[in-house]
Amino acid sequence: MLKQENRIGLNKDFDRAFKAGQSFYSKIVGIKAVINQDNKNRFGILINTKVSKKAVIRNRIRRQIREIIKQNLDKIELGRNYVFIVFPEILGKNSLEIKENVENGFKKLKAYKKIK
RNA sequence: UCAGGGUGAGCGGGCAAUUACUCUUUCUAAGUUUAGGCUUAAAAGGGGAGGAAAGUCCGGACUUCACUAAAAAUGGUAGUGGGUAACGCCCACCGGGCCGUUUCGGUUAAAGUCGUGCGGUCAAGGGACAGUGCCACAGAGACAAUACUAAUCCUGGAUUUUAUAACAGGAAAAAAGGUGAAAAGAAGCUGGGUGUUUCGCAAGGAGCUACCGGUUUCGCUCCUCAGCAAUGAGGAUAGCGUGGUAAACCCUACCAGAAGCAAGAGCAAACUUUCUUUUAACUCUCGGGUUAUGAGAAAUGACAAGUGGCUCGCAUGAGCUUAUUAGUAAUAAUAAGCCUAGAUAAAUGAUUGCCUAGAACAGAAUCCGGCUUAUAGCUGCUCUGAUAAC
RNA sequence: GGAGAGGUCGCAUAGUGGUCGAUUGCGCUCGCUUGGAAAGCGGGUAAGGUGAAAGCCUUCGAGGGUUCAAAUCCCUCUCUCUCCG
Repeated sequence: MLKQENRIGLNKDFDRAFKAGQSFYSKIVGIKAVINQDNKNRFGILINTKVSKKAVIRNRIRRQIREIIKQNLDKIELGRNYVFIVFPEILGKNSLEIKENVENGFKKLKAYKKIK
């Protein structure tokens, strides 16, 4: 679980990310990123019942993605909102494959801090 | 002891270390307030998903709206008695269906079959003389219904007499054929017996069967006894009670006002769309500019529509554990002890070691009582079979 | 979280308990028409298996039940869709 200040809580934040965000899509997960004003990073995860009807499976995927975010939190530059969209293709993938996809997405969105 | 089935009564991975999240208690610091207190941050301690949290199939609590009561309408429930806040749930009993059985009896050469006992299991189990509807096809006729065939009688045919056919009309008749799931009883066993098939050289044997009887069981009527009752047991008479469907309308008895925590109460006044104004920067068209279009950002005001924020509701309850008492049981009463999730884009994760192994079904969202469905493995109870010992 | 609606040929839809392997349209296919096509007209096929056919068994999301008889009536599951601040 992420800290309170790193979560997206408002509906309009999600709407704004969908309308104006830069995007990255792979087969199993999509990422939308948009600049915010707070100089903090916020994250939100969307996973609906079309992925799976069972709440246990949806919760587990959500936790796996959260864990990946936590591992990358230090490396990411501040000041953006990120929204993750999960697609049904994710079923059957293990956590290494998901991690590869998500980190590839961060790279494409130029989210990492520049190494001096 | 092993194997398999049933039930669902108990459990539903454990221990240790580091770290992340949520609620809460204590203490410290800062801000604010006259004070109580409130807000923010840090530290230490404690709590942190289920038996189904699921399906939303029933029943309640609670909230708002409506409202004299009752009745009507609409919907639901249905053996009898009890339990419960209530129920379509649970318990006990009654009757029924199905399965098993070397309990016993009738019958048989046997297989089988009928009754009965025991065990298991299933089920929404009031009323069809209050009324209405429906019962396809077939059939004469599907309910106080009917005359198709064969058979019987009468008239016409039919005349001088006698006999009389086909055919036409009428009467009476349910004993027969035929139809169907069902047609004013149903079923099993059996004796005699007619016909027929088959085996045999024959005597004779075996199978099926028109018809006439015997006996048993169920249904119908009456009496006695048992039971609160549903109903059961025994006896007697007659040889026969006029079908099915109410998970069709309906009748009888009983129950129900409607909507649902996204209910609802309070605080604060925000955001979006639309209209108006301004600014610089970006993208597309282009060699470049102007213009135009789209999107974004900021400010001001308007009031219309829409969307959203915070607090409460919201965790002490028909609560849990143990003991005793009442009761066949469901359950109830009394006493003692205990406090046991409360999030809001939504908390249990990650890494590692050991046990015994990458453990089944599966994630609270206002809260309870049930039902239904999913479920690896372990324990308990129970049934069946095998083996060994006594 | 709560409240509802539906599931029938490849697709979209009909179907009072009985004559139902089940209607109609778009498809597909054969024939007529045309110089050739389209359109039109007529026939067949298409909802499972087997079979030369007749027929037999099975069948309307799945499983039970009521009834002489169920796509239809009742119950329990399953899948799809819609609405509610």
